[in-house]
Amino acid sequence: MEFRRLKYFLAVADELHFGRAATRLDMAQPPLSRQIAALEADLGVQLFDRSRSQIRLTQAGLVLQDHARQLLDRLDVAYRETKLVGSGGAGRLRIAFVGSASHGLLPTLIKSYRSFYPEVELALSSMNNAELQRALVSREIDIAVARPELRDEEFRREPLCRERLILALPDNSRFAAQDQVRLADLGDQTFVLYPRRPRPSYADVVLGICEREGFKPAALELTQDFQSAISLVSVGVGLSVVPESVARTQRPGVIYRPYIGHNPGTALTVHARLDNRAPQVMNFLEITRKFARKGQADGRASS
Amino acid sequence: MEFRRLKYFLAVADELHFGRAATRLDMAQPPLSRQIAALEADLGVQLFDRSRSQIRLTQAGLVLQDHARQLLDRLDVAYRETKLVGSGGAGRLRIAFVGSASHGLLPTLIKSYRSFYPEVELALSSMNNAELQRALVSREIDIAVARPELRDEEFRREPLCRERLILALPDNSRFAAQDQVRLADLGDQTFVLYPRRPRPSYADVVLGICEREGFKPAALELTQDFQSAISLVSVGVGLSVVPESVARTQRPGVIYRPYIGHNPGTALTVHARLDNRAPQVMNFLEITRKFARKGQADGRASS
DNA sequence: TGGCCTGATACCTGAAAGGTATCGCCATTT
DNA sequence: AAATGGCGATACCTTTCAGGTATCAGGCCA
Repeated sequence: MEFRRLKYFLAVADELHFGRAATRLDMAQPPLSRQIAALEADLGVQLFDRSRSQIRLTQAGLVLQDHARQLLDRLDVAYRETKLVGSGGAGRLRIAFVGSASHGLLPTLIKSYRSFYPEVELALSSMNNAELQRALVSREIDIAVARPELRDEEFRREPLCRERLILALPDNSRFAAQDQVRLADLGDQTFVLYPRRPRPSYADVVLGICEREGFKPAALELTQDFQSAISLVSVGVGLSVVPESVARTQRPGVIYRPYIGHNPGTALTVHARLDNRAPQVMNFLEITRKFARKGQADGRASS
Repeated sequence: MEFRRLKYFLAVADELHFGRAATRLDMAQPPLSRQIAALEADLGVQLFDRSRSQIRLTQAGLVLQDHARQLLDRLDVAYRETKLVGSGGAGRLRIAFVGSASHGLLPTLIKSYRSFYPEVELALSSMNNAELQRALVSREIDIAVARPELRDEEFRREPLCRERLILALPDNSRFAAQDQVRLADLGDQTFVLYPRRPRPSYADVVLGICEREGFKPAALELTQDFQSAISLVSVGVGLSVVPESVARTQRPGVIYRPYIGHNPGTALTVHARLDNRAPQVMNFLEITRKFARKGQADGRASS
């Protein structure tokens, strides 16, 4: 049984006339008659009552007509849904990102993607860089937004934004009164850094900056992620060095200050597996590229 | 899109291996690969992720897999239901019969048909011969059980049973005490006969018998059908001449007596349109034939 | 009875599906 | 790093089957 036959059958059942049905199907009458005969032979069932000049559907024909209509409708639905998902207009996209990305451009990027593809279900989660890498490799996620970028030959990378580093201080810090703080003056402070594992990590980037400024922090507190680090800062455990965008979201007990000293900045990068050509992923990367260009332009304009 | 492709697709989706899927489908691998490729081209959608040695379904593939399974299942249902109805195992059969048939062999015949074909919905109705003829011609019914048989070249006929005529008397009749009644003695009685229209009808058959016995009923009461006639007998309006089988069902106010005199008997005949080859009809006629043979044999045995 | 309408049949052509052989890529092995 | 094996894709041929044209056959009407 093939869909074509069902279509032919429905045409004849509608017209109750082989000639007209053939015209409607844009074909000649003989092959249509043959297809219907084949369908009847296939089922071993009389579908049309040809005893008089006017053709009529038999009971079996009426039953098949019902089913055929439904089948063709459902085929159409299957077609359209598959195409929609296959073109990225629907489906699912699993995005994970570092905690420090939840304040800057990323939320806007995600909102933009959602406005373009509202039917795509987003599964968002937050991880540190090491977890991002593992999850992307094992295909638990489709997109990893990492800081700094993940070193893996299997990944496709799209830079999202680059930003300067600033200090996050407890509001009772003795540096809170200064508009700018010299990094070199912070040798006696406790630095709250992250992630603890695996090393080397972003923590080591900050320690490298300190070293370049000629000191080594008096004390170190290592947390697993950015969120915990800021929490510790807010309760006065120590200070931290964080991406500038974090300052956009104020938090009780924490104040942000630019610093004087080496500032290599930090970049947020969007990753996907090279072999993941899913349209949802490609579309997300496409929008990421647009955002990166726009962000860069904005950055230039404001600098 | 054709069902074959969906079947192929499901095999590959199940096996996630073209070679094994081809084996399962009892075909070579290259044409299978080509069919899947054609399906993907047709949809304009990637269904399998072939980037690694292990094949995987894409999101679109998963969506199509769901739909394809349902479509094939529903096709199977459509197939089976159509075949069932087409073979007479289900569907609908519209039977109409003369009122006087509701007491004899017909109910048993119908019960027997129902036991063989319990899924066939029966639409039963009662009509007089003239209505039966009209309804059968206009295809409002499939089967007409008439008495006597309908004269129409377009009908197929199966004799169901032949029976003697007996008298139906009010229980207060002066003939009620007799075991047998001479028909010729009934000249002064009111005869309740049916149907009133169209004439000549069964009423005229009875009048013919009277004439042959040398009398003409003193009074005549014509009703439209057998049921009304018996009702009039039960309230003492007059007597009637009815098929023997009617006596099997007793009714208050009515007693039945064989009569002495000309008794041409009466036959119940099952009719269907010659051009109605519906399996439900053919099966009913088949069972009717069996019943007629059996009824005839029974009749011989008991005579 | 002849003409017409309509579906069925005969026969041919072309498109498409299936088969065999083989290629090319990747992954594993030594 | 080259060899090997597994697997899907491609090339090319064969076969099958759907579609087209011409024509037949039966029912209906004049």
